[in-house]
Parts: sequence; structure tokens; C-alpha cells
Amino acid sequence: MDAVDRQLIQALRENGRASYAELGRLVGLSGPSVTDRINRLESAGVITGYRATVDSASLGLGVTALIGISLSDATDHQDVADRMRSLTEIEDCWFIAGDDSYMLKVRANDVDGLESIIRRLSALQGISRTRTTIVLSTKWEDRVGALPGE
Amino acid sequence: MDAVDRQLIQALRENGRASYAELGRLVGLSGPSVTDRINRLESAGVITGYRATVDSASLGLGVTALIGISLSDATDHQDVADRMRSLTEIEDCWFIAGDDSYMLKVRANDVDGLESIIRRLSALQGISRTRTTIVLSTKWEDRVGALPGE
DNA sequence: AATGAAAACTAATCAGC
DNA sequence: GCTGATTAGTTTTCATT
Repeated sequence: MDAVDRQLIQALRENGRASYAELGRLVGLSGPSVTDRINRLESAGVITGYRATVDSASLGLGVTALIGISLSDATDHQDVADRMRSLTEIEDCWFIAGDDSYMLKVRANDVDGLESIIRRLSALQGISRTRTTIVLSTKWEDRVGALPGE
Repeated sequence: MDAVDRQLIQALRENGRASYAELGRLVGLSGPSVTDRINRLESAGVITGYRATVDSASLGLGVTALIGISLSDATDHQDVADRMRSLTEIEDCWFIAGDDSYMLKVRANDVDGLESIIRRLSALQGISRTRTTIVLSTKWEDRVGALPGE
């Protein structure tokens, strides 16, 4: 992965629909060269996909919350993660150091929907306690930062 | 926003580079109709952008952490958010209810980079305390869930 | 690895319904 | 708000270096 690859990645992080022709003009390569490089980055697992970003509120998802998860004694972490995966409202799932074992970011239509998520989480085998923090407002999310230097 | 719009949104959340022709075949409309609808969704702020998703580790970002932020007395929340915005390592910034005022998700090259972020945060005017939780492993992130029903 | 050219496909525009 | 036709631009393939 050289400087041109990093430039392509950065451009696609900012605009995932940029055409290969446009990217070629940006980095000073032909369209086919850009296609080659991007195919390689995708195959190597560097670029993992392309997503439209959507305003949650417009989709009716008015409530965002962070939920810390404590596990029961002698519970396998990975089994719990596998079970949590079935709750599609969980957008992010991090295994963390500290008081809790997992931190989740969830989105629900409203507080009733959030209550339903918490109930379903609490009912999962291996989860002993949940600690929910409501997000009052999102200042920003998924921001594209500068690429780390060499 | 009707059922077809929601179908288009869902398809673009799963593959942000889907062509309009392909989307048209999916929903049973012509290319130009799809273009119209998507332009409308973009103008209305429902679709906010398109991003390539990238494997952080491949970019050299080996450390993810969640940082809770407590504010000094009589500090304006928004001013602090504006100051934190200059730290490009902060990918997400949520204003939250509870013990802390903000929760941040940050990414750094390594623990030294994380230390540098925490130092810079602590030095910001209006921040009294930070509470850092290291992410040991990411089970999943930015998962595309089912669209909320009607 | 990259290029240039050809073929296939897609996007954008527009008149018409 | 959708369609179908036109034009311009893009992607893909491939022979060549």
C-alpha cells in the first residue's frame, strides 16, 4: 500500500460514489489503473464496503443509546456476542476493558423501542446487568479524519 | 417518503456504489426515476453522504477507545463540542445524559497516540475530567439493521 | 503495474404523458 | 412523477509496453 493507495482510500472515505475516472484524475492515473488498485484494496480487506449514510431521525429512529453489558460469572464472551448479534438494533458492539464487558450503541424509534431492546438484552443468557446511557444529541458521527501519517 | 424510497435507502446502505440502473431493476423503476428519487432524498437530508468503509487496522489505527468527558462548572456544552471538533481523532461525539456530559469514540495508532489524544482533550478549556475505556475487540461496527416498520 | 483503445454499460438531460 | 430516447461519460476488457 503506497501513497496513491492511501489517497484513493481517503477520497473514497469522503465520497464513496466517486467514479474511477474522477479518482484517476485526482491521483494522476488512468481509469483502469485506479480500478486495479481499488480491486486489490477490496480483495485485501482494506476497503470493506460502501455505505450510504442516512439521517436516523428521517428513518424514524429518534433514540440513540449506549448500553454497557455485564456478564454472568463463567460466561463465554463470544457466545454472548453471538447471541446479541440477533438484536438488529445494535449498530456497534465493542468488547471493552473495565467495569462492563461490552458497550453497545443501539438505535430505536422511541423510548418504548429502547425499553424493548433492554428487555430483550436482559433476557439473553449470560447477561447479568445492563447500564443504559441515553444520547441527548449527536454532535457528529463517523467523521472521516486525516489519515495517519507514515 | 414511500416504500420504494425506503427500499432504495436500504439498498444504498448495504451497497453505496449500486448503480441507478441496478437500483431501478431492484425496485421496478426506470433509471431516471431512481435518479429523481435519490436526488430528492439527498436534498431532503435523508441520505447524507456515501462512505467507503475501511479496516482501521490496515490504516495503522490499532487502538479504539471510548472517552467520557466531564465538564467544568458553568461551561457551555456547545463551546466544548466546538473545541473538541479540532481533534480529528474523534470519530463520534455524543452529548449524553448521566455522569459524564460527552462520550467520544476515538481511534489512534497505538497507546502512545491515545495518550496524546487524552492529553489534548484534558488541556481543552471547559473539560474537567476524562474517563477512558479501551476497546479490546470490535465485534461489529456500523451494522445496517432492518429498516423500522411503518 | 500502467497505458490506450474498443466495446458495453451507465448517467444525465429532456420532451412527452 | 414516470417513461423512453438521446447524448455524454464511465467501466471493463484486452493487447501492449
